[in-house]
Amino acid sequence: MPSDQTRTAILAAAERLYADRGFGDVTLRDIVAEANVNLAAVNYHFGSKDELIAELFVTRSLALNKERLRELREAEEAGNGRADISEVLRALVGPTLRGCLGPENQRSTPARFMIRVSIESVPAIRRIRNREIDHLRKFIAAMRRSLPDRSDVELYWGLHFALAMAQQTVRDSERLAKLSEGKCDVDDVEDVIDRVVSVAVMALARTAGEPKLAAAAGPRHR
Amino acid sequence: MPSDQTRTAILAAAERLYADRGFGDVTLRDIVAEANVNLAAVNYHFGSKDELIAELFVTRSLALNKERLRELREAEEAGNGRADISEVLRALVGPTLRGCLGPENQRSTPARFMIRVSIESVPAIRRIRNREIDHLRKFIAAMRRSLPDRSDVELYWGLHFALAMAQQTVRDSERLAKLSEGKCDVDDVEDVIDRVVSVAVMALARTAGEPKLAAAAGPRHR
DNA sequence: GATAGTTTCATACAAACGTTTGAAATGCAA
DNA sequence: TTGCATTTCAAACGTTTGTATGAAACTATC
Repeated sequence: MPSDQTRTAILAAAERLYADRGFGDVTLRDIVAEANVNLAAVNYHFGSKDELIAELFVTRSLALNKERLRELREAEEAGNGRADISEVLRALVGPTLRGCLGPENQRSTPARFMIRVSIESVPAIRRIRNREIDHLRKFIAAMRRSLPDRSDVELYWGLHFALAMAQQTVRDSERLAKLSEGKCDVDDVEDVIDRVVSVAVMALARTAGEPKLAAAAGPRHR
Repeated sequence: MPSDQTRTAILAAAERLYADRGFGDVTLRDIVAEANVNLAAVNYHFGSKDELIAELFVTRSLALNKERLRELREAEEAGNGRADISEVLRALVGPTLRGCLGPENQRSTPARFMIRVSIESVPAIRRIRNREIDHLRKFIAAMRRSLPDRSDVELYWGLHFALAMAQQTVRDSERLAKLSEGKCDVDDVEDVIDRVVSVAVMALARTAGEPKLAAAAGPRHR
């Protein structure tokens, strides 16, 4: 029976340091110092530094995906198998935003870690990211149930834009706050979620047969 | 009169390598080998590796911003000082998307470099990014001229979401293509621009006095 | 064509990094 | 206690990194 004590100490210390200082600035020596373990412990327990990062990311991703699916299932059960599209999208972007936004001093370590992930994107993590697609397909399926007359292409774009707005808000919340001189309150998480969801819903609400997008009525350059 | 020959050779080689392999994998030695110059040349001409990266990024950013403002001015002049909101947003996201999307084998080196910038985000670049705010304010001003009855908060969010969709499409075009199994054609740049602009316009088109967003009509969790 | 300033070059430096090693320590079963 | 497997530890290894040095080569001016 492995003791796991050192393992978990390393994981906790690494997550804390990565969350605080980013991936580029944290060395193995920083981590083992923070965890009060020997330098060789990381390679002994995880194999390599990259595998340690990967384990951290996978753990947090699984938790995020699980929460998303939980909220999706809850919404669909309440609607007897078909949730309103806004509920589907809310289940998609809500957990991310709730986890990563909000008053800075109240953010948990996992939340700050995931913010780092979305900002810095190291190779070890980027490789894993591709597995996310299967997870997103479940939301495409739910969106299809919610909007059966929308074409798949529109659903894909809608999901893509919803994620884009959520992700970029996490990543650039500071710039938005600075640009708006504080007038955009990114700490009001539920308001942000409402905004993202409502815009995404509008993106999906275009009538299917419409020739082109409203904005395309203007002249197109080139 | 400095010859500048070595300088430009380094810049070109560095941009090519960064575009191809990313910031993390390219060393000074790779760059000088590609440029056929001596190792010390980078520090002699640029001071440090970070300053080389910064110069590359600043050059490309200025070109992008210039093109954005050119398109904005063109649109406003055509409308006697007030451009349609879709034209303003098109000037904002068009240059980015036109520069970074399109068939992969047709992408220029600067385009691929800017894609790397948006994906990897090294500290040397992140520090410079903050100066972008002044540039964005010019677009806020144009949006205000176009939609004088919208509150500033709404304009900020609209600009933020427009940039978010454009940026994330550049960054994650591969995932969208894979998720949609090619059904979303990210190589049709003008179509992508139309989509981003039209969604952003809808986000801004909500009547000002409306109590809350449509999506918020549903139950709010927590 | 000597001189001063600029640019190139080979080489070295010093630091930092992730990883490895082999012995010591510890835990556990017989 | 003996024996075996797991875990810890200090130390070192071998690269790789960006940068610095100082002499050589080049360029242009007088």
